[in-house]
Amino acid sequence: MSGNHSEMDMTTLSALAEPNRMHIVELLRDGPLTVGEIAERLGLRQPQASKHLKVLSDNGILEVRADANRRIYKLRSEPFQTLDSWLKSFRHIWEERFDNLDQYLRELQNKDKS
Amino acid sequence: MSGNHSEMDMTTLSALAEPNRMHIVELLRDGPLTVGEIAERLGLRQPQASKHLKVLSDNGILEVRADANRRIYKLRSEPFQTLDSWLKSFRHIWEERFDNLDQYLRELQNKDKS
DNA sequence: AGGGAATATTCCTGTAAAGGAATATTCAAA
DNA sequence: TTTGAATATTCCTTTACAGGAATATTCCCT
Repeated sequence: MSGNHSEMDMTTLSALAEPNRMHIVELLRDGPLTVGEIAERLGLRQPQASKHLKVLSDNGILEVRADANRRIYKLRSEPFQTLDSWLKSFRHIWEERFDNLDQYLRELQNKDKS
Repeated sequence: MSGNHSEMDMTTLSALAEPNRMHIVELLRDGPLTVGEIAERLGLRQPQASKHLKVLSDNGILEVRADANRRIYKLRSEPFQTLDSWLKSFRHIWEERFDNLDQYLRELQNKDKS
């Protein structure tokens, strides 16, 4: 059992790596919204909004609550927490003592002798 | 001048949202590596490795240093810092006092009367 | 029961991007 | 200056996916 870093789900990232979905997520940062409201504020047609919301839901980024006719979407915290803890494993990068490229170069030279 | 959240670049996310590139990034977390080493450890053919590395570099996620024949790739910290500060704007989600769905429902009902 | 919101789903089409294979480039060393 | 190692680039093919338009579904209201 070795280096046990937090697992970062790629599908979470691909879900977010689409402009409209990113916008949706940033919209919902300020609170839950209806499909119609989302579509309106983003200048999307309702079907496209629904499709994007489905992708986000399927990836656990959003959750839905039914209110009669409407569906209220809101952010789930779990994927963000996961992303956050994944990011933590990179913090050492900008806390220097990482950039000893020169040492790595020396190692490379040594390997050459084999 | 309004809600000035840190700008999250979508292209950073799409670059990371590809399994091989994600693996490359996680490999480089432990220090800089050569194209050949990366290809070998990931079971990629060299051309594919180079292509993925190019995407990552073009997006500012990696930087290259030439050492004669070889190219040494290492992580850049900036995109991770950006991602981190973008994430911060979501922290309030899992610090509760966010989930007042019921209040939102009441607001919806009121709007119905117009 | 019927009509009209609000939302979801389906089908189609175009396009971006990943992999494979071959080839081009760059460099060191003899 | 040729050879071989390390890397980059090109071309081709296939596939995933986003948008558009139309339609299906679900629900409330009268």
